[in-house]
Amino acid sequence: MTVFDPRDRVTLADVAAHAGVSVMTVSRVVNDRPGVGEGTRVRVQGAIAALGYRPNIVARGLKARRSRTIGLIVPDVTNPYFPEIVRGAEDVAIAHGFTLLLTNVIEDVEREVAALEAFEDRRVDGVIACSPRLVSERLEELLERHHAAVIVNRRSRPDIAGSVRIDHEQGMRQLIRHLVATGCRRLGVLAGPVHSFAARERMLGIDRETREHGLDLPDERIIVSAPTVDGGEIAARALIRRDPEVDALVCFNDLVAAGALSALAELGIAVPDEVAVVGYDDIPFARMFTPPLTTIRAATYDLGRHAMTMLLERMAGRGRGVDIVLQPELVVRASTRHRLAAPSGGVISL
Amino acid sequence: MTVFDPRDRVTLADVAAHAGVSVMTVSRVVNDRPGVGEGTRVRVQGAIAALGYRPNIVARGLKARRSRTIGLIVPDVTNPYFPEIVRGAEDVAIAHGFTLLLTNVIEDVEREVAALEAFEDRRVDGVIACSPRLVSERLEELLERHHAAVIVNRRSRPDIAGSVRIDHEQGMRQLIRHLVATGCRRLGVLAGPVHSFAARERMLGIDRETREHGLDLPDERIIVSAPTVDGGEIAARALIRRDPEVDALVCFNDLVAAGALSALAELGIAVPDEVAVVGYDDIPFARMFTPPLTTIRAATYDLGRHAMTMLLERMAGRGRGVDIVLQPELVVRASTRHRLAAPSGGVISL
DNA sequence: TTGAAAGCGCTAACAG
DNA sequence: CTGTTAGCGCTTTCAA
Repeated sequence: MTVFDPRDRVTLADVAAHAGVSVMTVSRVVNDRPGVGEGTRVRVQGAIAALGYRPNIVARGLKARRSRTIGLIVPDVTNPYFPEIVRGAEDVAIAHGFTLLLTNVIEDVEREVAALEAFEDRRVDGVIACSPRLVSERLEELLERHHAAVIVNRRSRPDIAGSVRIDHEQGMRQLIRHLVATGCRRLGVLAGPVHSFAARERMLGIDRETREHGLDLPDERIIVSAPTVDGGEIAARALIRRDPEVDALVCFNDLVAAGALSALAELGIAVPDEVAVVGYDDIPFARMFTPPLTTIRAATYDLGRHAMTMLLERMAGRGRGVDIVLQPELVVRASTRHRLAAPSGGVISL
Repeated sequence: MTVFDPRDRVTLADVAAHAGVSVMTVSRVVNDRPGVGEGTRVRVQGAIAALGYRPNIVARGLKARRSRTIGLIVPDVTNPYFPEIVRGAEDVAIAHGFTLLLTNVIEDVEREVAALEAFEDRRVDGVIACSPRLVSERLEELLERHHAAVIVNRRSRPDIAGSVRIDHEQGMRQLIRHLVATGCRRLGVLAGPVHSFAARERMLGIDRETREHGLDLPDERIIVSAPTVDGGEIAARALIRRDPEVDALVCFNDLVAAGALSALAELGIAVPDEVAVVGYDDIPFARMFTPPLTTIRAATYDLGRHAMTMLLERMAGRGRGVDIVLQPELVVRASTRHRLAAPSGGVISL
């Protein structure tokens, strides 16, 4: 067996020589274009198979200015919320013959910029940015350089990018209503990243809903937490130290809530009897926590599907100005007390 | 403000014209190569900044035959075990100026083939395949077409790919020893994908260790499970139906164990008093389960780091024939009973 | 139906 | 130190 050197691949010219035709004819066959005689087509296909030819996407992209590649940015694959979105986006992309370039920016704004630039350099056909942390101005400047873009979980200027998002203010309001209905009055908040649009929207929901219930929510009971289990653990300890009387922890997301549950367990504080805990996202593991977590569920997989579908539309020059907003639902589990008052429309789940 | 059309990007020629030099000089400046006068260099840099020039990686790749891109395949980003590996690999890749092309093959052999071919078409500089499900022959055939390759969690022919893996047989043996030491005798096994190398190695560990303890493990007490929470739930129910007397469930991984815990909870079977449950991988959520899961921990992040480091070595033509095998450790939590006999070296954790 | 020529944006090799 | 020439593998354009 001869050694296969990947450096010298089979090219169109090789196939053409083998089949005794010109490169153009082979190109036509490869791309299923008309204008090739049936006999010739069969002969060329034989040569392609015999030599194991595969088109060089790089070369094709240089000329055709399309790479059939889409760039997808997520803040952190390690947060189970995002892989769901990836799956949704991926399924649609693959069904349309596109390849995904997935980049994980570990909640780092600099890496977000680097990723967007790397996509640009690679001439991807479009980009989807999930929960970007970049300030809008800089983000739009970078997205504008792309053929098409969609932002997930954030509003955007429709001429620059489409937007697919969840109504986080409403989600948070449902959570607060539920806490109030189950008797919580002295809420503590483990807020998310300052530059997160979702975090600001959720905070808005908390503010408005607590205000409507006449509850007091002083700044001392709001702590910024890294959006991770460790972040939640640290923030929960800090908050309990500041105010041992809180009767509920409202967490930015389920990871933060997981950290809070750990901290409370170690501090010997009973959940939900002494302190209720609520998360956000309903990651697949939220129902496995100790105790299972009350949280907000959105159709995450669909979020990814919608985003990719919208991107493909925009790449085709259609669908500008169409935004998608999904409504989330409350999922009540054991990390909050049973309802004292009458239910108000939330879904009760395992 | 004029409309920016991403279709006509700034090229080397534009910069050259702007700076009044040749494209070659600009190329030298862009690539930080010597042979450019200081004055010229400054002038060119000014032009680059003024025009917002970014090199076209596609064109560069066509000529240079290097894309500074690495393909990474994981079976399922939705399984928290894999994102940890991705993070490790990614950190090393970025530190060396490479971009990752991450593809998720959803445990589908066909998509595994498609991903490997897509990487080939895109002329990536190297590939890492995590826990591939493809049969070795076909896998090697595909990997051979790449400049360099590394397989994670599976042995491979050193001339074709490097290998970074965990000693799963030993890991499983530790788990079985622990179960036996805590009084379990009638084990049930929720085995993983038939084509998974890791699954076979783990099964080997179970076989050998139970045999050494003189335990009986008939085929009826071994069920193949999809490597997911749902798969584990279904498989656990099936196993309990077949043999209600089992006193331990040995699960392929932590997701399967999560499903088993759910099933047992719904069936009203107490864990660990009636049935002990063990997982494998120690995903970050395993300690949050109800009850917290006894499992096997490996340095997953390091696995990714080692894999990428090894790949970069192989891309440079070095390090052939070096394999890395990591030893995993036992993590005992509440899903198994307390030790009845004397401890045998495992790590006791929260 | 088929093919020849030109060029996408870049870099290697060589010349000045 | 700087520039010219050629060509990576493909597709677009136009001619046969």
